[in-house]
This record gives sequence, structure tokens and C-alpha cells, in this order.
Amino acid sequence: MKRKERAAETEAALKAAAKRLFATRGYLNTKITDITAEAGRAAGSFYNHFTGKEELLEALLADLAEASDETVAEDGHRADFSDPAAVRFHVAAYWRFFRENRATMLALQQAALVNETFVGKLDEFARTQADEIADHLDHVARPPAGRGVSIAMMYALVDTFARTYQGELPDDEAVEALTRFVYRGLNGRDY
Amino acid sequence: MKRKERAAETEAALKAAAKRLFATRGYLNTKITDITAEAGRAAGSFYNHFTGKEELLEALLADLAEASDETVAEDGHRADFSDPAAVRFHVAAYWRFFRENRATMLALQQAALVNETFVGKLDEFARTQADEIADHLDHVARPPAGRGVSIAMMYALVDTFARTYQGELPDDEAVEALTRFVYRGLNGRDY
DNA sequence: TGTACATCAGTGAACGCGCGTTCACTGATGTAC
DNA sequence: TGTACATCAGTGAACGCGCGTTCACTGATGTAC
Repeated sequence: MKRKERAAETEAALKAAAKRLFATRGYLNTKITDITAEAGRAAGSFYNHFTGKEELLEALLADLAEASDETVAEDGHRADFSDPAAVRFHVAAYWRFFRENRATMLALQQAALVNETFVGKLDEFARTQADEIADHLDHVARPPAGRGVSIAMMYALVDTFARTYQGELPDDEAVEALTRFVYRGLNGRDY
Repeated sequence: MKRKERAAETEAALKAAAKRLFATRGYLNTKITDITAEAGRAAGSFYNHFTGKEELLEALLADLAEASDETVAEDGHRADFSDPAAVRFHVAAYWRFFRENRATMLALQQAALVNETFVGKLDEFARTQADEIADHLDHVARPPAGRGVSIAMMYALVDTFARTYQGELPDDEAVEALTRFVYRGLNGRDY
């Protein structure tokens, strides 16, 4: 079974190279030949594993979905956003998730600009996140708007802030700021 | 002076066509030949007016800068974010600004993914917006974080929400929801 | 005011670059007997 | 266990498509005298 091993190694090398390049120069600026060069393989090798850059990104997304599932199952999970600790827990979890999957997340957003398929995947991702926390508002007495809109605002804030300032701001400062803003926004009072 | 008129008309037609296409299929998916076709001119004509798509976008940005300046000068301008009316005023102004300049704003964001120059322009735009409202926090007793971070969070939320939900949500519902969330986030209390 | 020439905006076919994709080839691994 | 053949992963030069960009040409407008 040396053949399958070799193929698996190459595939992994291509995915790893792609992540590195996506993180630095971005998905759209990365050529297929850049990926094969970074992975130390010939250009033609790419097509033994993927039909194109899109399929490679889908493979990265599949990997990411697993990582995402783990996050939810973490212990310490608080499910009531009228409790500041619960808000902080979720903000911190998303922040960590984003740091660990930055390359793929940025690539997905870029791909969505150019390819309808990935618009769908991005929406689906956001919807999944939203669904998982929808019931966390059950004990929030006076949310700022309807449930869907409230969650959407929270998500827009945390996601965009992570995209923009992660790496430029100390992690705990960012998490504290977001937690305070979100908690206040949702509950209408301080803690 | 019929020649200059004709040239000006063509240039305006190209800009208008570009805006239409940027709004529908996006900046990155729009080819130069798409723009000339949409404007009803020959492909070569484009280069009498712009050196490339980038320069066209810069022209659109220049137009937008004028529009932006007007907004600030509007009357009814409230400058104290401890007053809900002031928050609402600014949220509504940005919402309106975004609706009127959607094509250019979306194009700028897309261009920034591929071209360093536009990263700079986008940052500069955000910084300008932030500077204009920095002093509006003077009477906010307990902001959620330092001044810069507080403004950045507010901006991330309002801008992303407009990008994502404008057109899908009634304008006043969106403005109310954002106003409430932002006011609470900044002040730590409801109104 | 008229004539001859210069300049300009616009045209669209043609050119060429960049990059995705193919494919004949190589050497290694697996299979049949 | 050995030999002959098949299959597979990987290679990289070559091909070709899409699109940006050029350029010789046209007709209209402007200028000189």
C-alpha cells in the first residue's frame, strides 16, 4: 500500500501549501501552479487529486467542519446569554476557531465573491452558527430586535471584528471588548 | 467644444455601466469588455479614458468622496452618543450612504482583496469615518473598551450589517435594530 | 467664408500574455502465473 | 521466489482559452491662412 500513502502525502502537502498561500496572499491571488510549487510537486500532479482550486477549497471546508463540531462539544459550555460568562465563552470559542482556521475562512469569503457555490456554503456556515445559539436568547429579557436579527447583529460584529483585528489586538483584550459590547447589546444592561 | 463633450459623455457612460455591473456581478467578475459592451462602446474606447479597471474604480471613489462629505454636513447632526437620537442619526446616515453608493463600496472591498492599493484606500475610508465620530464618545460614561476599539466595533457592526442585509430587511427595522444594539453596546444601558 | 490640414474620439480586429489543463513519458509499486 | 506485465503517482513541456491591450483606420471637429 505504498502507492496510496504516497498519494495521501501529496494530497496533504497540496492542502497544507494552499492554506499557507491562502493565508498570506489570499485565495484569489493564489495560482494553481503557486500551490504545486509551494508543495514541491509538478503542476500536473495537482489534477490527480483535485479537479481545480474550488474542489481543493471544498476539501479544506470539510476538514474545517470537523473542527467546528468539536468546538461546540467543549466543556464549560454555557447556553444562556443573560449570563456574561456564557457570552464570553462563545466569543472566545469563535475567536479561537477563527485563529485556527483563518486561512480557510478567508479563502471561503473570497471564493464567495466569484463563485455562487461558495456563497451558498458561506450562508450555510453562518446559518449553522446562528442555529446553534438561537436558543441562548431564551432568557434574554429584552433583546434589541427579533431573535434572528439580534443573532445576525451579534454574528456580524464578532465575525468581522475577528477578520479585521485578529493578530493586531491582544486576544484577551479583543475577547473582553467583544463580550462587553455583545452582552450589553443583547441585554440592555452592563455586568 | 463638441469633442470634449463627447468624450465626457463616453466617460460618464463607462462609469455608469461599470457601477451597474459592479452592483450585479461584482467588481472581480466584471471584464473590461463587459463594461464597454454595457456602455455601448468599442473595447478600445475604454483606454482613451482609463488606464485600466483600477483607475476607473478610483474615479468612482473620487465621486463617492464628495457624496460622503455632504453627509456630514447634513442638518440634524447630533454629536453625542450618550443620546440615542445621535446614534440613530449616524446609523441612518451610514445606511443611506451605503444604499446610494453600494456598487462602489462593494467594488472597493473586492478590489482590496486583490490589490494592495485598495487595501490602503479601504483602510483610509474606515479611518476617516472613525475620526469623524471619535469625539462623539466624549459624554459616554462607560464605553465598552478604549475609544478606538469601541468605535471599531461599532463600525464593524454597522458596515457589515449594511453590506449583508441591506435590501433584505426594511430600512427602518434595520436602523432601529442597529441603533438599539449600538447604543446599548456603547453606553451599557437601554433607552 | 472657404479650403487644406491637423487633431481627436471612437472602432474593432488582431495580438500576445498568463495561467489552467492536458498528455506522453518515467520509474516505482502491485499483480498474475 | 522469479519473471513479465499492468497500473499508478508523479513529471513538466506544450497547448490553448480568455481577456487585456494595441493600433491602423474612419469620420467628425477644430485650426490656420
